[in-house]
Amino acid sequence: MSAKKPDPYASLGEFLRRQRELSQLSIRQLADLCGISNPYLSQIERGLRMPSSMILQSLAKGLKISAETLYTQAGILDPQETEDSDVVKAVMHDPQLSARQREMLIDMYRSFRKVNESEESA
Amino acid sequence: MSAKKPDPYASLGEFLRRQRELSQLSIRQLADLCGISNPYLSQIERGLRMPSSMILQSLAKGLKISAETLYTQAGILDPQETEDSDVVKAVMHDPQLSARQREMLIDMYRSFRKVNESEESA
DNA sequence: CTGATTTGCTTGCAAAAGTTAGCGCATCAA
DNA sequence: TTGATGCGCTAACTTTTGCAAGCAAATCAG
Repeated sequence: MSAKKPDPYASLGEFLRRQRELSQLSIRQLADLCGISNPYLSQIERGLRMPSSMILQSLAKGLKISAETLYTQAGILDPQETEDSDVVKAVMHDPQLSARQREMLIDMYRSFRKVNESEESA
Repeated sequence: MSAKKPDPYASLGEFLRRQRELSQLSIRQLADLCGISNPYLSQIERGLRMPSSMILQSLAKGLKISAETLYTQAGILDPQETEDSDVVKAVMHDPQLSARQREMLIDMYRSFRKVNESEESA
């Protein structure tokens, strides 16, 4: 059945609720702080709704958490993206390259790494 | 009055369109690639709709760009939080590459940038 | 010219996000 | 007890997202 956690709704909600309780805030307090309605926050925490990017952003601000962490928790941002090398990250972040060009650079980089690896053991 | 661009809709749309054209993809091609409808992508690019986190994520995958960059462009994520790292610098600092490999990657990167530059003005 | 294909866009609709009003329960004061 | 206040949740509603169908213009084949 569920090997991992394929449901971003639930895991994000649980995470948010834990964070809120850790901050000693009631649902209404946090909702006011974020400029959203309290029933809606309740629904988010229970996994009944998936908040938009804007709402997530204000929740991050309200809870003083990095937005990236929230996105990762929501299963929206790739966690392994942080495990990539600096080169891959830099290429991925460069908005001036086309998709194909990024792909080529990354492929090239990875093949270099691979070659070096096998040469090391030789 | 408008010092910067307070409208995430527009700036994200423009950015997406530039990226797509740089990738030589039609609206329908990219839409298919991302598993979203083509009219919807059209509306996003023209700033008429704000895509959800999930859609943004698949767009990032389709354009092979980091989701963080997209969020930053959308004015959703803090720019300094994702500060574009220099590809060249990252390559230069990678200890796992040979000098020759670094050279090749950097040359490749620079030629890509050059090509894109002349294509923009065309 | 005719038909087929690809381009981006408009229109209407279903579904989901997000809000306001209000319920039931608990706590504390008077 | 009575009333006021805070808690989280439900119900009903409005707004926005996202899609299927389809249109007009451009390109190319026959």
